[in-house]
Amino acid sequence: MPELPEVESIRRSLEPRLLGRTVTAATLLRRDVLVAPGDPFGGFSRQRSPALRGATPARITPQSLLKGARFSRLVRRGKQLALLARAPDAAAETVVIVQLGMSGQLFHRAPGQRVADPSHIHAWWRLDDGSRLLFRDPRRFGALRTLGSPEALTALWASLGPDALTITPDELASTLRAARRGLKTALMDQTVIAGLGNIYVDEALFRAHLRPTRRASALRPDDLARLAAAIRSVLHDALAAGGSTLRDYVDAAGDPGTYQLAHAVYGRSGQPCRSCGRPLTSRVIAQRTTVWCRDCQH
DNA sequence: CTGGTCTCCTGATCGC
DNA sequence: TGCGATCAGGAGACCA
Repeated sequence: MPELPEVESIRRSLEPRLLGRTVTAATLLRRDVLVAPGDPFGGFSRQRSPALRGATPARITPQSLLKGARFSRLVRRGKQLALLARAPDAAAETVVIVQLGMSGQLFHRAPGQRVADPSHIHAWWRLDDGSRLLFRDPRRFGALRTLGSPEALTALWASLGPDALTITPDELASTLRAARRGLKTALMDQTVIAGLGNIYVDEALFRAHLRPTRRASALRPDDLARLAAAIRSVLHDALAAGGSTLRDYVDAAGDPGTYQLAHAVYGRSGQPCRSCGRPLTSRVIAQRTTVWCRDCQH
């Protein structure tokens, strides 16, 4: 479901509700949503790895799920959101990383406030003001991961590319230089640039006037400059609109975004290009439906 | 390395 | 109204 603007909207709406609050109880309703340290995110490996199937995937302790700890920071890299909290006697903060996958939601409810649809809630936390933080994920492509320290988080995130919200032409140049594959494929790869998904790659490529099939390594400096600027501006616009709500995205307060109304290409195959009026083309690239304008993008 | 294909899972929508 | 096919905002594994 969520790409960078949606995850950042969740982070921002969650921050004032969580910071300074202490977790009084943590409940894990499905332990297979918890990824073991060192294992990758992704439903496939979680289901298929013999070591994980049917077994407890990690040492689940109250500490690892933040019980007794006070929220200190919420940080994001790409589409991953990390909740950091410190227990009274602990030297280091404990970390819970939330990966929302396609259908994941992370939201907060005031004391007594009902959850509209309580199905598929896999984990939840009670806070010291009586409010609740809930992780809901119908398709279960999302996951939670616990880490013992901020250093472990830094180490894990070292494998991600630069964050898309602040990407610079130089960063893009160095990360795409060796990529002989197509632009769409490269930009979807979180180790190349972190935060883009199917919607915002297509939107950014349209804004940069670049075809998704262009070789990533063949971009010239002016292409890279345009692309970096397009990525940042699309993400900022989306963030200002609270993200894109296609089906079930809501922020921590339960509010949907409106950026889907401004999409130039995503979901608009066959419809007129907002720039030249000719019908938009679509084709499956990198296993995802990709939409672009043959006339405006080169 | 690269792309293509398959997989995990649930639910909405569409054509018959 | 029911039913099967298809599609969906993600991402890892495997194969040629």
